[in-house]
Amino acid sequence: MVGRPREFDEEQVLDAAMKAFWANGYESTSLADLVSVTGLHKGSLYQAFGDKHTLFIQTLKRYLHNVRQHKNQVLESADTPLGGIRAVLHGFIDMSEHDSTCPQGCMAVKMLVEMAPHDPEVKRIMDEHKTGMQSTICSRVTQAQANGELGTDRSPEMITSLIMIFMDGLATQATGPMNADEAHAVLNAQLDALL
Amino acid sequence: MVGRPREFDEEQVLDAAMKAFWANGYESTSLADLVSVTGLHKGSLYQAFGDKHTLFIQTLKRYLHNVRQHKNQVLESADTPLGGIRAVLHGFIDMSEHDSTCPQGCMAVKMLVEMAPHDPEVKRIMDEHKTGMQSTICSRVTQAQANGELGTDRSPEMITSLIMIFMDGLATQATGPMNADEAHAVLNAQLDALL
DNA sequence: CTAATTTTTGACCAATCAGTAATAAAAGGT
DNA sequence: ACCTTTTATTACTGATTGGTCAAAAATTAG
Repeated sequence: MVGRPREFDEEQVLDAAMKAFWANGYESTSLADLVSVTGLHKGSLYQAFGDKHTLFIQTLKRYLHNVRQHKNQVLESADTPLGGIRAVLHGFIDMSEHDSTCPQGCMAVKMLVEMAPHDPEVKRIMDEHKTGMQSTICSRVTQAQANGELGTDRSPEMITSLIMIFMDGLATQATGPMNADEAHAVLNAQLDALL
Repeated sequence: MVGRPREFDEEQVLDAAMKAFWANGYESTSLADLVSVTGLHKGSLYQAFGDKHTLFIQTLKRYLHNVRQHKNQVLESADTPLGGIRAVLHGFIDMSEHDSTCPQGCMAVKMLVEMAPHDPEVKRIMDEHKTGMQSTICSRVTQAQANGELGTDRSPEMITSLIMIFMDGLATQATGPMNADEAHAVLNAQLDALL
């Protein structure tokens, strides 16, 4: 590598920017905020990550990647298809709880509400993510039905939809500091009613 | 009344501003946008409705008032407690569909996600609204259980929570033009699982 | 008709917005 | 040592932001 070496770690900068967007939303996060939380100067930000929107897209993709990574990790170590689904969903609740440096709620849901309606690129990214989550959950539900773990009175697609709507609703209500115990309780109640 | 008469209708102006905030969010709606959609000048807006935030609060309260009004109206003409709940929820889906001048999704959910985390006044208003909706639904569920319409295997509070989480989730997913038939179908499935 | 009151209008403001250009500094290649 | 390449830093832009102010216009009360 030729030229002056970078004085910052790209991943740390992306994490800092991600948390800023996550906490305040896209429009309410100014370049001054990003400069402040990342520690580097305006010019460096542009040279390394492009303009505000391009930087944001990178942080959003990073967030969704983390979510998928967590999901796959939990699913791998699950005994049964149904157990995997339960573990993933409860894991989502624990995620934000365990890292106190993370803002409240779900960045994906925030950006879905704030940006997807008028930002085609964000819409596309979120649609892709949703489709991926849907197919993962739906295949496990299908397995669980074939397995005998689960009754076949509801279609896998409908069960999947209801689960994802529930998770979005839960994230929407995570406005202030969330009560994790309560969240786990309502999740259990929903799954009991559904599965 | 002394002085020059107003040349605009307050309610029309509030409706126009409400739809602008509803469609674009608070931060993304500029004073220039508000001037454009209301038709009146900057100074008139300030003189009549106060600053941007004050005007926004008025439109939010107006929206929530409309929601409550619709809810009470539907509940009045319901035969049974359970029928009332079903009608109200299906009515929420139809509301946005029937008025094509209204933006997609639910303004309350949008503002809950965008503003409640850092705006105490919005948070307070939304908390109040949520409490009111909860108690209305919960009392009907309690009636339905006493009635025999509904089993007592789940507490009214838990049923109410699951219903409200579901509705928030549904609104969250209403990013683009929603398929009302599909929405009614998932709502029916959720209620079948729950009630 | 005049004075008081309210609304309308357009000009104006400081602050902030995202973004850029030029220069300085730090490394590697030859 | 010297040139090339990349990064860091500073100063600067034009546009837009929310908000203000004073004067003109329109009405009623006396």
